[in-house]
Amino acid sequence: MRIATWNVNGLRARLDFIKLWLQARQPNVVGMQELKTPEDEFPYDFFADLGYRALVHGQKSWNGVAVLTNLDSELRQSGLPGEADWGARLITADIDSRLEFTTVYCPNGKSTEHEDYPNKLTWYDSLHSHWQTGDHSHRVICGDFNVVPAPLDSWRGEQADGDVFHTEAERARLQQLLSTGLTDLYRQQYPDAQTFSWWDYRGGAFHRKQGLRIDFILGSEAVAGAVEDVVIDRDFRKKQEGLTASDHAPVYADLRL
DNA sequence: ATGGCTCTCGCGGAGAGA
Repeated sequence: MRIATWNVNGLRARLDFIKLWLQARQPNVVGMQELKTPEDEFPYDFFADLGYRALVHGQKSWNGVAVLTNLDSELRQSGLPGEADWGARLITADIDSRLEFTTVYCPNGKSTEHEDYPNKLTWYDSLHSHWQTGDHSHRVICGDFNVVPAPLDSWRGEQADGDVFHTEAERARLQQLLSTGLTDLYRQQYPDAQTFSWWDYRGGAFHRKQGLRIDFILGSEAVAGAVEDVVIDRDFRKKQEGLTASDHAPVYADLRL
C-alpha cells in the first residue's frame, strides 16, 4: 500500500498538477491539506475519473483536508472535536479495514508573539487528547504539522531554535503526540538525512536549498514495522509541464500492508 | 530595507501562508 501526504496549497488551482502526480506515483491513499475549497465545490468527479474516491472536510477560502483513495473506505471522523472554530483541519478514514488513516493541517501560529501561537499549542493538546481515544493497532496520522522536529530539519539548523515552528513548546507538543506510540517514518528510514518538504516561494528558496521538513507520516508500531521506503517527492515541488507547484512537496511511504 | 511568491475572494488590494 502506498500512502501519502501533501499540502496542495489550493486544490482548485492545483488540479492539473495533482493529476500529473497521481498518474506518476499511483498512490492508494493521499491525505491532502489546504484545499481552500468549500465541500459543495469539491471536484469529486475529477478524482472519480482518475479512479479515486474523496472524503472531504472543507471550508471556504482557507484550510480544508481530504482523503483520496482507490481502496474501500469509510469516513470515521471529520474535524478535531472541540476545535471547530480553528478551521477544517482533521479527517479520518478507515481504509479497507487495514488501516485507520488520519490527515491533519496543524495551525501555523504566525509568530511566538501572535495570539495564534498559544492557540496552536492548545490545538496540539486537543489533538493529543483526541488521539488517545483511539484503539487501533494499524493507524497513521500524516499531514502538515507546522513544527520543525529538530535542527536537522531546518535549513538554518540550530540558528532557528526558538523561532516559531522551532520552539521547545512546539517540539514538546509533537513529542507528546509521538509518545502515544507513533514513529516519524521518514526519520526512521533516514536517521541522518536532511530533506525538506517545504520551501518558500520567494527568493529562489528551493534552489538555494532553504527549506523545512514539516510534513510527516507518523505510523503506529505495526505500521512502522511494515515500511518499505519513504520518499519526500521534491521533483514535484518543481514546475511540471508549465504548471505551478505547491510550496510543499508530497511525501509518500510504501507499506507491506 | 521593503514579506521579494501564490492562493482566495472578487474586481482592488488585503490577508494568510511558514
